[in-house]
Amino acid sequence: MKGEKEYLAAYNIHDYDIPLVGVDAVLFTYHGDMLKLLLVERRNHPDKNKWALPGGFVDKQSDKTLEDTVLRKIQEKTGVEPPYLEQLKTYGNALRDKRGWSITVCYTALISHQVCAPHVVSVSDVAWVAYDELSNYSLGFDHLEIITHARERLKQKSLYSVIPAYALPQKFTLPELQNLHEVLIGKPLQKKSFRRRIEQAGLFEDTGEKRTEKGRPATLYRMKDSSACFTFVRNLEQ
Amino acid sequence: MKGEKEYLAAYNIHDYDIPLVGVDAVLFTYHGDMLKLLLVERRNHPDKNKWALPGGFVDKQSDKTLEDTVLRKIQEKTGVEPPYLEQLKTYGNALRDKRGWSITVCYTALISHQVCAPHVVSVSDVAWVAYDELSNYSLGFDHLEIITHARERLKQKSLYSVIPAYALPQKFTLPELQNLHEVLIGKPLQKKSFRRRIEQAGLFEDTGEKRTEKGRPATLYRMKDSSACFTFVRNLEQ
DNA sequence: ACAAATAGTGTCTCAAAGACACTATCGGGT
DNA sequence: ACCCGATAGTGTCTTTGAGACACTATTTGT
Repeated sequence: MKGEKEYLAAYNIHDYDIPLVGVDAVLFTYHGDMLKLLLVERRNHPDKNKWALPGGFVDKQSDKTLEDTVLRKIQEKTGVEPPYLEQLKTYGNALRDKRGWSITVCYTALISHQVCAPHVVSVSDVAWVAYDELSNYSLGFDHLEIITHARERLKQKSLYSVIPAYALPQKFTLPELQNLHEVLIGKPLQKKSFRRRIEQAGLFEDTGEKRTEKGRPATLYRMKDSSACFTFVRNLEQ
Repeated sequence: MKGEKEYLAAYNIHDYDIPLVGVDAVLFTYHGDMLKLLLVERRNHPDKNKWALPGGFVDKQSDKTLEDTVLRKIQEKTGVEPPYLEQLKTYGNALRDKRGWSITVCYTALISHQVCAPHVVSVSDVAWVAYDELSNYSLGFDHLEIITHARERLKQKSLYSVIPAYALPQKFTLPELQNLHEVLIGKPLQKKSFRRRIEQAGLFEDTGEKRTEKGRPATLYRMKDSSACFTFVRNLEQ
């Protein structure tokens, strides 16, 4: 009967027939009154020349956790770390990748368009694609299914949280956030209801600044640290 | 420049340094007025003789999807398929397993105690453990963290859904379900509020049968198919 | 027959969302 | 200087659904 030490010394991962495993990120932003997401045009097989989510394989040397892997991949494409990153779901089956049994741990990330715009334009195979124009792109693997699921989850979150605010710049206005929520839910919202719940929960702080576009200037707010995890007890009407 | 066919022919997964990957299930049930979960005493290294979640590695031949893998593992220990299975989260990092970089795709499952009792008693290294008595067990890997997270998610679900009903037998009474919710939330609930929302949403159907223990007999209900995905717009008080 | 125990209801209160009209503050045109 | 269109932000009534809690209903045991 061997002890643990001997077992571990004799252990070789390549003795086992294990699936391929990677990560993918659905990185959303809000720009030009549209929900957009980052796509990458594949330069390699398989699904070469199709569009896909930013993602890749774990680097056992440089990555200590799965989050390290996603953040590294997102940084390669955008040049920055997103302020919001949450695990979405893991997809794993025998058919999703032509190379065989494969697993991808998927994340939803949110970022302001502005903060990563400079880097994104400098990378040739990367594009912000409006969610509503996805049908113009040929997507590789099962990435359309993943994107659809991420979109649905983000819609749900917009009903009971202010998490979508992470898709805006650090300083943002309430009408701007409300517009984003309306795009996510696909219906207009009552201004009063929307503002009331945010004010009562004390989620944002007034920066003291205003922004004028047309009409009365809007107050610029900043998120408080607590606001990411705050959930309202009652959902907005769908 | 190679085509996809040539690429795939030359592809060998063992050329890459990929992490170990498996699945684990937090299988809850409700029995004797307690929330319990299934633990397995490990017979092999690593973490030999410690308790762990039922789980294991993907079998690329027999499993077509990750769900197949979990269901197979749960069936090995309980003899049955749980009526509720949902992905919880994927844990992956360099340190959680002594064998090196490892990933586990975790699921939450619910089942009635009764339906798997016969098989569970026949398997020697498996036990239903009350959640509140977990501290008496030495758990392997990061399974305590996983269990804690699954417990928290189940509590949240009990605030806005009737998903905990899957931890009861097919036919169950409303007071029985309310007790389970109270255990999950850790607070007494208003009988009227609890029943009202279920009735208004039309989630259950009356079996016509009654069950008498002490006092007035309680109506036995059965879940409708739709009730798994139904969510109330408003949470119960925490 | 009556008490204890549990199931199930009636109804008032309260919190928070919906609806919508109102006021406030800016730029631009005259 | 003043008014107008546009957008920001508020007041307030209605509606929905949960909390509180007393009430009725149906069983068993004595």
